[in-house]
Amino acid sequence: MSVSTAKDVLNIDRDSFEPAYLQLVKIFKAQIAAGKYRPGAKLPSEAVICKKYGLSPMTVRRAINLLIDQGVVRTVQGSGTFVKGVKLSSSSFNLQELMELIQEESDTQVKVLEMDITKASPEVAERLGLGSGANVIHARRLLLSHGHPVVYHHGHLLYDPQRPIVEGELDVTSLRGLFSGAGQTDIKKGLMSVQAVTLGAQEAGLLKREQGSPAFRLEHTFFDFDDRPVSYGWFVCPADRLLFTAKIGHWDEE
Amino acid sequence: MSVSTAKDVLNIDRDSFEPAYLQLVKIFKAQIAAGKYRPGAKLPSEAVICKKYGLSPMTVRRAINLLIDQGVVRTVQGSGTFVKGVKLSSSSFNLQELMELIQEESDTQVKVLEMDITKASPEVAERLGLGSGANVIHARRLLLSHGHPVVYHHGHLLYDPQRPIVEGELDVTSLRGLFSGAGQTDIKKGLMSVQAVTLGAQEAGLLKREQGSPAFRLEHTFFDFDDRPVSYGWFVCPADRLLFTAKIGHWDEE
DNA sequence: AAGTGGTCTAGACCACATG
DNA sequence: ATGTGGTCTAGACCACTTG
Repeated sequence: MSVSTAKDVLNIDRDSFEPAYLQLVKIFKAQIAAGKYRPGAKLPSEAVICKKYGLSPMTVRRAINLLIDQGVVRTVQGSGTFVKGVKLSSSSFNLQELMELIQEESDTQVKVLEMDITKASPEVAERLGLGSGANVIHARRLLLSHGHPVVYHHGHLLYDPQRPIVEGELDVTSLRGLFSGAGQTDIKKGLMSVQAVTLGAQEAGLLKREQGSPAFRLEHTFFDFDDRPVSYGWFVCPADRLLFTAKIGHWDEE
Repeated sequence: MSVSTAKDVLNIDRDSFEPAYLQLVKIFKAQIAAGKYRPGAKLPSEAVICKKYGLSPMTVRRAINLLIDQGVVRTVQGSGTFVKGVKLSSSSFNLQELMELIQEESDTQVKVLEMDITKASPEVAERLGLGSGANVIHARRLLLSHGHPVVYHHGHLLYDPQRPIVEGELDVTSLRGLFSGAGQTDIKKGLMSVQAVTLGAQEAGLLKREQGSPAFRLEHTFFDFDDRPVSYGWFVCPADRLLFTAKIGHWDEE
């Protein structure tokens, strides 16, 4: 009908394998990244979007909900949908980098330094909710990548004679098992924390770094479905082997 | 019809202020946390859920999508919905803790140690995409909480005479502005990284810690809507003042 | 009163898996 | 062939804000 003039309006491809709501998300993210909608700006109303792209309200709503989850926009009932600004506090980091260090199938190996059943130290007993003097499985491992030490792991696993150790539970402290997490049916939840530390003499020796050099310490506690702590330990990784990164704000692709 | 025997089935309260799909999410999370559905177990089919709770397919789907987003379940088309196991790699940390350090309205103040326009060092010029020798706004700040130093910030802001500095842009390097991030309309995106470091002599002095003691270093780069870097800098926070934590797996409440 | 976001329905159709 | 997840429709009704 009209001459096909240059339009900046992207459209939904109904024949695409990609769902309409995802296409719509992409369209808005692209337009925001391009500066068409700046932080604080108001997006078209849902009714307008429906008409413009020929979609039903539910589909549009789903796209907007995704944008909200991704921190891209904010909605105010009765008022509109607005582009969010950049907030430092919204940045989140994950263990992807550490995982890749360990998961690299290429040339990584786990060296068991120590593995035995000992009496729990007061701190470990506290963490595992045991009386001091109770027995725990104690493990110290070194993870090597291409022959170089990368991660040191120190772990304590609940040892209860009435509660036979199944292979699955041992996987909890097995480095690869935990990260790939194939199918942990006995573990309900876990608590992790990241600290900045300096290497002690022993750790420095194992990791082949200077004593006092910086490192990350990743503490972990795991619980079973009775909410009993069953595993407590920590990873130590030299600072030069690990970096946590996060993207915030409006990126074209992610 | 039948006697009201004890049923473990929670139901949807249609008169609640809480949307049905959120109630459904809570029901499943509670049941999973209670061990009714273990990792790997299959949830009832969507059709069954619809009948059981008297909801339409879209509402049930929405609840399941939320569970997927939260990493609670996994769906396999044509097969079913399954409870996910615990995976270390899924833990994610955010800057909430650091934010609370800074945002505490109670008794925090920012002490400007240095603020001037200088020639960019080679590294800063590189980061900001400038020729070496270009002018940048250079700022060093110390954040005090209850009179004690907590965070040291070192920042560099693009200085372009043709591009007058508006108040909004200065907020980018203003600590509080960035974290609360009221309404940054000029910043499109940012890149953050967390490193473990040891304090140098100067930093140690400012933060009142021993030289060589561990600390977190949070590097940041911000970009405008032309994808030009406009701000580069870093925060340094002693390790004993900051802890990143993450919960993984199935928690009752979050 | 009009506009906007928010929830929900009761189906439809499709793609995939084999309970 | 049946059951399952996945998408989408074309409305409805409600709560909220004030364009």
